[in-house]
Amino acid sequence: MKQEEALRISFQVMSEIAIIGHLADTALANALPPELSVAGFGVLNHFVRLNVEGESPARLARAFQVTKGAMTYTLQQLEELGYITVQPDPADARAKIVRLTKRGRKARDEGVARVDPGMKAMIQAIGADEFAKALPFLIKVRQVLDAARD
Amino acid sequence: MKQEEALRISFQVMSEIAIIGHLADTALANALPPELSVAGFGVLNHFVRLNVEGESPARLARAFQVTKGAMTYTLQQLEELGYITVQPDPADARAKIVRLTKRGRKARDEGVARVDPGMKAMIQAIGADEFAKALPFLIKVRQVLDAARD
DNA sequence: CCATTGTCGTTCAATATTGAACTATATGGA
DNA sequence: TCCATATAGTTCAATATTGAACGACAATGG
Repeated sequence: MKQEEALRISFQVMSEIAIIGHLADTALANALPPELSVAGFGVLNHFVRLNVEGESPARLARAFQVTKGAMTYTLQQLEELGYITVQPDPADARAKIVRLTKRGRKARDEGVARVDPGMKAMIQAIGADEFAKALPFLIKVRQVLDAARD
Repeated sequence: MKQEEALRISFQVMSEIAIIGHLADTALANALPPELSVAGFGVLNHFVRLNVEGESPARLARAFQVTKGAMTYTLQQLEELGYITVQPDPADARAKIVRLTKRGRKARDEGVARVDPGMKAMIQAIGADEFAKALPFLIKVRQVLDAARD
């Protein structure tokens, strides 16, 4: 493959990824109840997927690649909704510990239930094996981009 | 593949895509000169890639899947920078025609030159054929998501 | 040839995000 | 031990986006 063609195709790949990311974000925002943001849902989901009991805001900010300020904002909303608790860390007076509440767990499960149908429809239309085949490439791209981020 | 596993993998694929989109967006924003936003660069690039002479703001908004209000904002910036001209459409008194200026063309070329090295490094690290292989899947996902957007 | 309905572009408040500044606390050498 | 540097979390102005409302004009079907 010529260098020029490789560049063109790679640009298109990144462009498609950007568009898909945008469309998926919008679809997710519409699927969720209006009081729960995509960012908020991500945090709730994080606790369940990774089966974590408590996480600091700083660790959450790094996990989601957002600034600490953005995480403060998201956590304040989740706390107002009663989906998390935020308490001082007894082992580090600078830090806090975020925990999922029962209500938060329920909100996460309901969120997943709202998202599942759309996901299933997409799998139906495209094929589960296609997703499985694409995953390693996407992981590699993510890792390379992540490493390049100085 | 079990339904549950298919769901898990598909979620992970969408999650990786979202993260890559985010990382690429940040990298692009850093590569561009500060006065040129990612959205603005996208508009400039649109004219060159598709070799279009004039486009209406409404068509641009649809092409980039943003609201007309967002496009107004982006175009106002580009016009202030002297990268585009915005003139009334003689054939439709509601509409306007956006055109790329010489300076806009130059800014686009310089933008591409700033982005190319990072892109080439990624191709080097991952392999041009991997990008080519992934493209059809990504196009299909984008089309399905686009069609599902009511 | 109107009346209805649709499209074009703008404006505005609301939302989510960043980067930078700040305070408080921790940590690791000299 | 103390100092320098690093990290935790918050706050704030600035930016980019959405959705909704609006006024102007276009298109279409009776």
